This record gives sequence, C-alpha cells and structure tokens, in this order.
Amino acid sequence: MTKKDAICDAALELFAHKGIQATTTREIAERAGAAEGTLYRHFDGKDDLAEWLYNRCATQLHDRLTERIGDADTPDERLVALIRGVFDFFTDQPTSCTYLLSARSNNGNQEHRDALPAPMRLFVTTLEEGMKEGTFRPAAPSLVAGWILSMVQRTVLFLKSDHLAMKRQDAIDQTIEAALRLVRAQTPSSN
Amino acid sequence: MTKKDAICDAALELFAHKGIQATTTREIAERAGAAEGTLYRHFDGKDDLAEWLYNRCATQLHDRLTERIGDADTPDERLVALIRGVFDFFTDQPTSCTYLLSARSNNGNQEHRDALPAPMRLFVTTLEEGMKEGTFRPAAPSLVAGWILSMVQRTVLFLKSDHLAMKRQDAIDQTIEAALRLVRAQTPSSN
Amino acid sequence: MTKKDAICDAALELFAHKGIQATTTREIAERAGAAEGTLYRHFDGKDDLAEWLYNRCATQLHDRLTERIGDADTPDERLVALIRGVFDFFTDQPTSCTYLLSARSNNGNQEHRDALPAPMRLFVTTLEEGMKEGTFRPAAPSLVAGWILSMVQRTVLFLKSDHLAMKRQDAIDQTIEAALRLVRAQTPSSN
Amino acid sequence: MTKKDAICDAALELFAHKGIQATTTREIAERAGAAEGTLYRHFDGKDDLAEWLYNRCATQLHDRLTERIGDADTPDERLVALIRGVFDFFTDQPTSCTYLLSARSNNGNQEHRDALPAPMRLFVTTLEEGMKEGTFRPAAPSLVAGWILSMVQRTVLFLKSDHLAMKRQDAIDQTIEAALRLVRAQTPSSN
DNA sequence: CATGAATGAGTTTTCATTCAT
DNA sequence: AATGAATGAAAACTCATTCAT
Repeated sequence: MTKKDAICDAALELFAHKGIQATTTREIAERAGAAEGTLYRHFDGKDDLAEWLYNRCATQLHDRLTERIGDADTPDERLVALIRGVFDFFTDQPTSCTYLLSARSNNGNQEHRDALPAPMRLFVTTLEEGMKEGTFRPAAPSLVAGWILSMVQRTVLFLKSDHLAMKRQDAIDQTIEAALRLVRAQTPSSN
Repeated sequence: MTKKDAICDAALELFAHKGIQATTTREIAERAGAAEGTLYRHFDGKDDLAEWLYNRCATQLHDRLTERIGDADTPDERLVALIRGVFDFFTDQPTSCTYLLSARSNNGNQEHRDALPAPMRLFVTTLEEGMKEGTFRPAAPSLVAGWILSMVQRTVLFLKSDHLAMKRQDAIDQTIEAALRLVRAQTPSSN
Repeated sequence: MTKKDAICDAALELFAHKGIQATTTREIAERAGAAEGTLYRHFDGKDDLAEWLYNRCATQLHDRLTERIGDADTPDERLVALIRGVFDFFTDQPTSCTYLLSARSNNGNQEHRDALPAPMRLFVTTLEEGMKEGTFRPAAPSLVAGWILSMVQRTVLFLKSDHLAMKRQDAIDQTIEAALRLVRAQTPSSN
Repeated sequence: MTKKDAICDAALELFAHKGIQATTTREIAERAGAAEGTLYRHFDGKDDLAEWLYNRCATQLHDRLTERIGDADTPDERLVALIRGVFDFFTDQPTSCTYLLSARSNNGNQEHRDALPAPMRLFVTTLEEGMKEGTFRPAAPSLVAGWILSMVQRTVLFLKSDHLAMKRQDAIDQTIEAALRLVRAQTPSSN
C-alpha cells in the first residue's frame, strides 16, 4: 500500500467520524504513518482531498448500483435493487457510506458539490420510468428520490446508533417496504 | 434591539448557512454590528452560543407543535398537525428551521445533543399512540419518526432550491400524503 | 507607541537589511515584542505589510522633496534641492531610505509597484521643465531621472559600505556636480 | 542538451525574472523537464546553483569585455568599449544580463558575493588609468564605476519596459555620451 | 455593558533536500 | 545519471478567547 492510499484511508475514516473541518492534517498524517507534507504531494490541500474522496465514494456507490440494476427488469425491481445496493454498500464499506451521507448533508453552502450526484440520478431515472409506466404514482421524481435516500440514510444511522435493538435485515426490509408504499400507485388487489 | 439579540440573529443566520465550525466569531460580531468581546459577555463562547440557539429553536418549534396538537383528537390528525406545524415553522422562521435541521445532521460526533430532542419526541409519542390503537402499522417509532422528519427536511430543501418549480402548498400536501401512506395500517375502504 | 508601530519599525528594519522574503513573520513579531498574530490584525500578511511600508516611505520622501522644492526657483536649483533632499532623507532615516531603494530594484517582477512612484515623478517633472527652458539638454526625462536616482543610490550604498573612506559631504557634493554635468546644456562660459 | 544544461537554463530564466528566493526547485525542475533530485546531482543545492550561474554570467561578461578592451588604446576608448560591451551582452544574452544585474543589487546582505566582481574591476581599472593620465577628472574610481554601471542598468531596464518608445541605438549612444560627460576632465575645445 | 487590540496555541501550507529504486 | 515520492523543519496564517480601558 502506498502512502497515498494510507492517507486516503486515514482521511476517510476521520472525515466520516469527525467531519472535514474538525479533522486536522496532522491527525491524518499521523494515522496514515506519513509526514504531513506528503499529503500535499498528492492533493492540493485538505479540501481537495475531501472532494477527491467524495468523488471516489460516489463513484464506488454508483458503480455498484449500476451493476445491481442490470439484473432488474421492472422499475419496481430496479428500485428495490437500488435500495438494497445502498444498504450493501453501507455493510461493505460503512466508512465510505457514512462519509458520503454526511458530506451530502453537511455542506449547507453547497458550493462545489453537484446538486444531483451520480447515485441520486439513478434513483431519479428509475422513478421517472416507473411513473411513465404507471407503476409509480406521479410526483416530482427528484423530490421522491430525496425522500427515499433520506429514509435509507436514517435507517443507516438508526442501525449504527440503536445497537442491535433491531435486526439489521428487518430494518432493511421495512425500509424497502416503506419506500414502496411511498411510490407505488394504487393497486387494489396486489398490496 | 439589544446587542445580545443582534448577536443571536447574526449567529443564527451564519450557523444555518455556513455551519457552526465555518463561522468565525469575528464574522458574527461584524454582522451584528458589535465587538467581538461582547459575545463573551452573554455567552461562554461560540459553542455555547450555538447550543443556546439550538435549544431556543427547538423550544420554539416544540411550543408551536404542542399548540397545534391540542386541536387534534386522533393520532392521524395529530400526525398531520405535527407535519403542518413543521412546515409552518419553516415558512415563518426559515433560518431557525434550517439551523435546527442542519445542526441535527451535522454533528456526526453527536457530542452534546440529545439523541431525541423535544420536537422529535412529539412525533414518536404520536406514532406510539397510533400504533397502539392500530391506526398505524407497527414499527420502531423512533425510526419511523426519523423517516418522516427526514422527508419533511427534504421537502424543505427542495422548496428552497427548486425555485418555484412546484407550488409550496402542493409540495406540503404531497409530503403529508406520503407520510400517511408510510405509517397507516391497511385500511381497504378508506384510502 | 502602539504595537502596530512597533511591528512597522521592526519590519522596516528587517526588510531593509535582509530583504522581504528572507524576513519571517516570527522575526518581526519577536523584534517588535508582539505576538505573531498581532501582525495579522493590522495587515493582511507579510506582503501587505511590506507594501504598506513601501508606500509610507515613498510618501515620506515625497513630502520632504515637495517641501524642499518650494524654496527653489529654477529647474537647476530644484534638481539640486531634490538630490539633496534624497541625501537628507538617507541621513535622517537611513532604514526607510535603504528599504525604499532596495524594494525598488528587488522586485524584478514589478507586479504591484508603480512604474513611476511619486518621488521619481518629481525628478521627471523638474527635468521636463529644465529641458523646455533649455537649461537641460534634451533627452528622455524618465531615463535621465532614473540615471540620477541610480547614481544617488550608488553613492548611498558606497557611503554605507566604504566606511569613512570618504567624507559624506564630499560624496554628496560630487554626486550633485556629476548629476549636473549629466543634464546641463552646453554653457561655454559658466562651467 | 544535457539535463544539467536544461536545469541551468531554466534556473537562469527564473532567477532573473522572479529572484532566487522566489524560485522553487520544483519550478526549476518542471521547466527543465527534469526531476527535482537531478539538480542535486550537479549542484550542492539551490544556492550553489545560483552562485554557479552568477559566476558563469560574470565570467561571460568579463571575457567579452576583456576582448573588447583589446582594440582600444586610450582610457577614453576603453571606457566606451566597456559600455558597448555591456550593452552587447544585454542584447545577446538578456537573461544572463538581467540576472547579473539583479543579483548584484538584490543581496542586501552581501553574504557571498565579491564586493567587486570581475567586470566591475575592469571599469575601475580603466577609470584609474584615465584619472592618472588626466583624461578623466579625479574621483573615487569605484564610486564612478558604480555610477556608470547603474546608468547602463537603468538604460537596459528602460529599454525593456519602454517598449520601442526609443530606438535602442539612440538610448545606447546617449548613455555613452552621458557617461563621458560624467568622467571627462574639462576639455574646452574637444566637446 | 461594551469594546477591540492583543494573544498564542493550533492549523495549514511550503519547499529544499534526501534516498531507495 | 536520473527519478520523484517522501520528508520534516520552518514558514505563513487563523481564530476563539482574554483583558485593560
């Protein structure tokens, strides 16, 4: 593992748990077992590193979701696949996931972050398809996508804090069911 | 208006828009038209001010919600009243509302904030009542409350960013309906 | 004396003797008996301080030269007055003078310095008058002004390094005579 | 061209235009198309490189001036030859010339530079001869040499900045005439 | 109460130099 | 000879907090 990787890992961990601002470059370097100056050989500074990590995490999630979506034929299935994908991402890479979620909501100033990052767009597209088909009830897709992602995020936070009070799988299943209730059009017989 | 009020207003605005850490005491003082030292005559420091403001906002919202709830007899009505109350709060005091919402999600370290602040507890209580009655489907109340508040927060952010693309009232009504779909037990005929 | 003045004095001394780049903010603060942060309360940084000092020195010299010029009626007398003024400035405020001269020549990048600072302009104006009158031989005034100022600067450096090998007053008189030979038109009988 | 040459060229350009201190080894390496470490294979460090370049430039100029002086029989002719030599040097190798001139004045601390570098000494010697002969008026030779070199430097800067406002040859001729007026003893009939 | 200059510890950042490859 | 990642000491700069007025 190169020093650059060590720095990325250390920074990701710290950013996810303490926030970007509260993390010092010294902490990052120490945890990475590198000199402080090394950070600046690979990145323009702390903020650049934070952004680079954000993009990397967003890409990882996006790739995973894209892969998941391939197996699904209907918007309904795709939506479930997407939600499961996010939960899987959280299970496999909790730190990346935490950072991604916190970075999203933290930047009140929204300066340099896409209003609609890649993973979000997958949700929006899927919802649009479902609405066109009539599977999903009509509504502003980006708003509904935001709702669902927020719910997932909540569940993730809930699982992290509410230690073991609820089985992980139950929480995930309930979140998916809830999301479907949110978007599904009236289907008198099915539900 | 006293200097203290000026400082509170300035700080609230800045905290809500840039975050607590990114706001400097100098900025607060400048915007308030006060000297930097004056802040320390009324508060123990920046963090104390931030906490004081948070509690003030939470109390304001809590009082408003408590008042709203009084008119409602069923858990169902109470839930709607609570959601409407939050939206009203956002309409009347957008900055306070933004600060309240951002402060919640921003502190990944959860150091000095109640896990369950007052307004949140009103939601939880209402959900518990509804679940006991059978009006609402059984689930972890604090998780469901988190979902609903997150949805409301999303809608608020959506209304702030998606300038006028959607009528405010429509967005609010849709959010309420969606929240009800989330929590209501199967009621074959009613819905 | 305020801290600001102490910082200015310390910085001027160090800038003049070691150059701006070679001087650290820590040195300035130490010599001024102030904290490093105090520098930043009064100036935007080291470079801002350097520029502020440059302007102050240039103004001081300009004011002194303007005063001196008042007593002189002819361009010839004015030129002598100007040169003497610069030498007096050097005698009274050697540090300011050294800084002014070094700052001029040091900035090869000429970024943020007037091409023609105030004192220089007095020389140019005087030369232009003399040339119009016919007292001075025709030539590019700004070039000739540069020559004379460079000569004066040289003499100043010479006096500082060539410790006492030449009487100060002799050096000054010789410089003035030389400058006059440089600019005076042919005057068969007088010289 | 070897890497060493590339580094020398790059460094000379940067030193001349930004100053030694303001130039980083990384810049030099980048511009030279070499790695940073390569510099240290050929020189002991940045300062060593700067000094080596200075000596090379001084030697180049000195050789050129020595050659020029050979054709001249009188001190008067020799002085003109020297001044022309400097201007030629500037025309042929403007960067070297700029560096030589700036390096001279820049080091206020005079740490590691000869007080009287080789080219300067040629001027001094020539002036001493002329003064002994009576061709030049008596004065401190090193001071007068400084004056003349400063004038030449000024003219060079003037030619660089005052883009084409004056013909190069005119400026040079005027500088020479002015220098002669400075040093020549009274010669009632000749001039 | 109010002020704002002063503080100094802490942070980010720079960069000449080294060294394993 | 050449490389360029890594270093770390030193530099610039920030800012919450204090205190004399």
